[in-house]
Amino acid sequence: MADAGRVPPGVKGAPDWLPPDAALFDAVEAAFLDTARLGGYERVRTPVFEHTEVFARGVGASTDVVQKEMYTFADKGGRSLTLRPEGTAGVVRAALEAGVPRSGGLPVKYAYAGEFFRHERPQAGRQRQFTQVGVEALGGTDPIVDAEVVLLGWEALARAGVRDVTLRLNTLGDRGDRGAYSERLNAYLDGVDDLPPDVEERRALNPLRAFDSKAPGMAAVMAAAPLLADFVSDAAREHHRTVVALLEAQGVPLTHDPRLVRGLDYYTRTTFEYQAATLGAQNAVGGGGRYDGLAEDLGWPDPFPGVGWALGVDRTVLALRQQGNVAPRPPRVTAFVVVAGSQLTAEAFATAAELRRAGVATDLLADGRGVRAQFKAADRAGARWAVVVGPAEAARGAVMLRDLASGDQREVARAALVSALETAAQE
RNA sequence: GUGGCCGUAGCUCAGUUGGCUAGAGCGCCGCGUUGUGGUCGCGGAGGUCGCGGGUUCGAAACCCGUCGGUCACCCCA
Repeated sequence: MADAGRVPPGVKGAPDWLPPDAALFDAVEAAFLDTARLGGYERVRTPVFEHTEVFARGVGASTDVVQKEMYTFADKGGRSLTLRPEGTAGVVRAALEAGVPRSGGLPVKYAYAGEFFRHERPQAGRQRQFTQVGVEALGGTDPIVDAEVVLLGWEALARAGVRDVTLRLNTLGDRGDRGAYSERLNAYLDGVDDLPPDVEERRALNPLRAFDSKAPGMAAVMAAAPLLADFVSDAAREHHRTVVALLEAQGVPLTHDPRLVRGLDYYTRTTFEYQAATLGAQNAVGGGGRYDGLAEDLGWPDPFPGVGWALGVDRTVLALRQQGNVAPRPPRVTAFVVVAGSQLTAEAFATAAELRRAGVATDLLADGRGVRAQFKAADRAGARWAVVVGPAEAARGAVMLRDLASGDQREVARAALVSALETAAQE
């Protein structure tokens, strides 16, 4: 621990990623973004903070996320800003601000990756700062867009190497359907004696959450409750049927989950979630849905529908680790310059610089330590080659090139070093 | 926000009913090889036992508090 006790600690729930784990993290993020690119989704970047009302109105004032999990603060001008707790509201806000709905070429397809912030109690798979990759297809109403998005997410997880993923799918119907259903469900709950406190508390915000209650007896109570499916309009039901048919034709093993209720208010019609079997309580590695009313919630005068998902990078890394994917430490460099004699330090420095310019990842340890220590460092760095800069060779305008795997070494003219490495690499 | 469990070297951990200068493995540094790594041998560095208080002749161990971590509830990706 040395003097670490004097150093201010990292913020609770804000993870550090160091080698070699950071490489695995990047690989997962890259796999997600690659998959999005294959679907024609273009990269966008939006700020990590927004005016608070973007989330209050977009995500929904009654949601847990907005009510108790946001990092909200006043800036110097007294405006209320919030660190983004999710990606969709900000991306849609940016699209509306740029006039995308009226610029034609719809739907537009966007992909993003970045950090998000929710003030929750950290646990396995849940940090206060976490990374998500997401896609949003904006301006399309056809169910084929929903199916494309769902399938892309499925394939993104496969591309990242996650096994044992299950896909849960549901339809929430349209806004009006859900309103009618909520009233009906509340009426039903009114007739139940001794509702558990958690249900009483939540039903005012969103009675659909009663389905999530694990209080004893609630399962039986909810089994007899009216079903959202019975309130879904014919149009929404037909939409859903088409999405399911398209996905099933692709062989995606989906599970219909009538209890899948997303906690963000903007969802309409299609909702879905990808769950990883190997994860613990936080087993949702991704999720999303359609949000046809979001643009209007944000103040846009016309309908501007959308569908999207977000995949959790941190959780995916966790799932991969639990599958036994430990990131093997990749070689840090391919060449390592070893100096024999302090009078050759400048020469070694120049050699390393030349190799780097030629595109060969190179390091050196010219701080006066012995050759033995330098070779040890070369080995630790995973270098394939050691380039020994010593007085004997230097006198001949050469260096010693040693293959660290085989132990073979030969003298190479200094001017021919780069090409020698290039030809050796081809063999 | 609520609850369970856990804090001993860089890492993983041991420390017997409270009792010598607090240990191991791995890692790190050096030497064996004053110009050669990965193996081996030898040596070395490194610890306010999370922190504060209490009990005791004596605390890493027991008690209280506190901070941190972790898992679960909740929520969600």
